[in-house]
Amino acid sequence: MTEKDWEKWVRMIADEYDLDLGKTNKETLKQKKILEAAIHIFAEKGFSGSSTSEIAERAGVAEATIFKHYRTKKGLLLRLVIPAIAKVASPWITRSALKILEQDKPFRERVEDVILDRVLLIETNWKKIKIILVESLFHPELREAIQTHVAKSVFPVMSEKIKQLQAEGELRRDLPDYVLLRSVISMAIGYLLARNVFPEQLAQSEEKDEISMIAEVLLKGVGGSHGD
Amino acid sequence: MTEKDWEKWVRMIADEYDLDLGKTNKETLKQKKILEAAIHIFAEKGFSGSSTSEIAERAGVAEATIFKHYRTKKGLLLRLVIPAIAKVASPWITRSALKILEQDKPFRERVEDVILDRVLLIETNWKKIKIILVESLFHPELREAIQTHVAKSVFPVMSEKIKQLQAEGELRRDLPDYVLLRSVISMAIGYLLARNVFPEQLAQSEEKDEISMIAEVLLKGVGGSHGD
Amino acid sequence: MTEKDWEKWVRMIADEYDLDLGKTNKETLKQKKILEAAIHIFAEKGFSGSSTSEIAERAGVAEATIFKHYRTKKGLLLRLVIPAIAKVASPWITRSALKILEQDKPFRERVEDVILDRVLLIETNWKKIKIILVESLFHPELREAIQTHVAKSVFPVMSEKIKQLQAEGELRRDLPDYVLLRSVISMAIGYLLARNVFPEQLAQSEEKDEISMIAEVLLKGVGGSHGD
Amino acid sequence: MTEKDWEKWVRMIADEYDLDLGKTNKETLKQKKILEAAIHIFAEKGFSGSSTSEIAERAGVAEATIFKHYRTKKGLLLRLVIPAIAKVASPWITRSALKILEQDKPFRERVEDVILDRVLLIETNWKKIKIILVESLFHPELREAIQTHVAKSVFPVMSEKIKQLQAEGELRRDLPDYVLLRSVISMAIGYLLARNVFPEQLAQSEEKDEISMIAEVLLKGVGGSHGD
DNA sequence: GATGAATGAGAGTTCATTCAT
DNA sequence: TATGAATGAACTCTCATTCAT
Repeated sequence: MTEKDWEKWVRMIADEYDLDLGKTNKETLKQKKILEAAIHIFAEKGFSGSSTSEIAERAGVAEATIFKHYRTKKGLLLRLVIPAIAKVASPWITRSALKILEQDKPFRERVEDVILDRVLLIETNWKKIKIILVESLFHPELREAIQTHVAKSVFPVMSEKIKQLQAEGELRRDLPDYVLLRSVISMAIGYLLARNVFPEQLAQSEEKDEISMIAEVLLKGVGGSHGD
Repeated sequence: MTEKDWEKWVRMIADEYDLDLGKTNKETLKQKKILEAAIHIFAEKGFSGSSTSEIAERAGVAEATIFKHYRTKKGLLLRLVIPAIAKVASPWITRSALKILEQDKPFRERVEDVILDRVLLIETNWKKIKIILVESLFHPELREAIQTHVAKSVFPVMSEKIKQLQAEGELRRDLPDYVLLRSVISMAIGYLLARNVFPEQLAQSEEKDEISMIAEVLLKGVGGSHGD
Repeated sequence: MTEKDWEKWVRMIADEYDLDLGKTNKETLKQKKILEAAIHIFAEKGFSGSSTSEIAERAGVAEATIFKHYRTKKGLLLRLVIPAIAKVASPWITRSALKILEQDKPFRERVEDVILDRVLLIETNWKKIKIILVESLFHPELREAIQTHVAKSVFPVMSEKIKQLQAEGELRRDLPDYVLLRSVISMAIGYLLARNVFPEQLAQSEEKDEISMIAEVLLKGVGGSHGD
Repeated sequence: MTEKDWEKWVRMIADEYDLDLGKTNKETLKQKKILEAAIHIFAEKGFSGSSTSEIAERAGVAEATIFKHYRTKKGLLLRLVIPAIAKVASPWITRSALKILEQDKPFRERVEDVILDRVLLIETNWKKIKIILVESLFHPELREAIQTHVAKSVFPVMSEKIKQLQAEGELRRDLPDYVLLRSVISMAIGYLLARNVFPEQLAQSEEKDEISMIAEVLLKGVGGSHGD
């Protein structure tokens, strides 16, 4: 991929991957503003640390309007978060990763593409995903939604793909599928979290190179010549 | 390591690794109860979601007592969290990982031991670490404390060790130290989070085996024969 | 009166005595539903304890519809209550009591008939009368409406009748008319309230017998032979 | 009883009959002020129509103070009302009526004394009793408290006394005890309510005379000579 | 050192009501 | 006529915190 192609592709995916809300909806302008404000503030201060009055102010609506539409503060949270979970785990989103893996390229490049793809997906929706990650620790409903959607819709699809790749000799056969899948996800999220906690440390290196290294570690491991 | 040795060792480390507070303990019984209650409730509901009255009730003290000792709610959080960060990042704790790496064993076994060691460290202090991870997203002071301690006290030590292992041929030399370190940590935390979100899925497999597989992936990667 | 006559008569009066609204009915179906819902909810929770949203929900209309028709919540209350007061106190309703007293029967039977007649009138409209009684304690307008209608339209008529009965020797002449009237009303309402607060205690006895006893006490008093 | 004795007695009873709260209690000054304010405002506007902020203001305390002591608004209501119910129905209060009936006087005078005694009891605690009467229509707990206390502690005692008076020939034997008891209570409460709804009408007559007439009606009935 | 009482500020939520459609 | 959207004001209640004891 040339430098230019790369950038075009990145932009395209970023657009396409907005886990948005407003596709099928009759939501008013005010409702959209409320949701946008809520995402921003929940992400910044956490659910409990945010106040509905602040959200209302940022959205430019009366506080009562929030409650007319979402009944409770928690209702607003769920309205934000459950559709996002559903979308991340939707076949449509999952399939886009599969498609990349089915392209006619060296496996190594396909792995890089998939990682980048997921990293972009997460970055595009970083606020929402931050909310999901944090609040799922405190709200069992969210945990359940994640389990239901991810475990029952993402995992089976990916598991099958992994087994196929194992059969093709692209992935090792001596480790169970869930370990392989977990390894990819761990490395991707670990990378993103590191960037968040130590922002200046990673600012200098190119994202493309970082992803390339992640793929390298994933495929070949960290072991040196001595271990052979 | 025999089965028996393993268990003994696990118990020993678990004891030793309690990031506890009460070492320099001038702390009264009531203070200990307050800290214990706060850890429990902060971990369960998050800092903002917890109320001092609930903490007081669980600790069996009057609400005012909390403020006598810690001045503010946030003071209580910091009193819990800063020493824990300091301790995790303390030379003493870091060095214990180094010691394991310096033992006279095959590298592969040493890696397994280190991972298990860190996993146990995290498990032993899971509530506190959960608080640290979550609240560091919302309180810059905490982020700074982590950066200061980890980046300036853990990273240099580990970095040096990694370079030494690269020189010895145990680790690859074509990747920067921080990538290697991040890879280990990502895999460990990814494993623990997965256990948290999908508890029943991992309940069946032995922790020892899981860690063995993590080490395997780390050292050799997930790539199959085809990639060679 | 035979058992059969009695039952027929009771049914007839109950129909006839519905203090209803919908006589001059230009009222739409929705308006009727609103009024019905309001009566139910005001009686159940009191005026202040009821919310327009609950009334709207029960009536199956939008909240705004209530305000289109009755301008304010209090307007709705008054629309319910003032016509009911007017009707209870209307010459038509008052006269029906007089008519009973003018029938050609022993006085004792006529008294029983009148008490039963009023008890039925109250029972038929129990919800509305509950609202009137309770809310008149808190809304001076209602108190005034009652005073105006009852004192100026019921009392004079009844007073005259009482004086006539005193002249005829059916009622004692040594007590003022208002004491006699109050006594009848007190006994009737006392009976109904007792039935409300201690429902199971009075469930067993026949209403006809209870009224007969009330008439007996009213006419002859509770004093025993010793007092003569 | 001379005019002077009468007044002295009235004053004495009024003091003695305060259904008060603060006998056994460590209630703070502020708590007493809250209770007093609540009684006033609940009586004036009804429970639902009163706001805690208004109560706080009248009591001269912060709103939060109310909730520290009574947890909820309803808790405050119950704290006011349940002890009052218990006290009205206490053996001590009931027995004072019995004592009057056992005095060595003509029965007629004893009846007048008892009625006056109860009327004073109710007047002294009119606000609380108004609250009890009104709110018991909307809060089942209150209804239950009344049933429990009155039905199980007042009624049996009075019932026995009534039977004794029937045996002595002071009260008629051909009517059940509950009818006789209800008659007395109906007449007393009817008198008080009438005074409330038509205040100016009764302002002119002396209370002593009114009660004398109530006793007369109760004992001899309203029937005239013709009915004999 | 510990607490019960008290509170100002603000939380989430409900209220009756208005208005454009 | 009827309503969905919107809201300012008020609501009950909780918050972290202070202070006299």
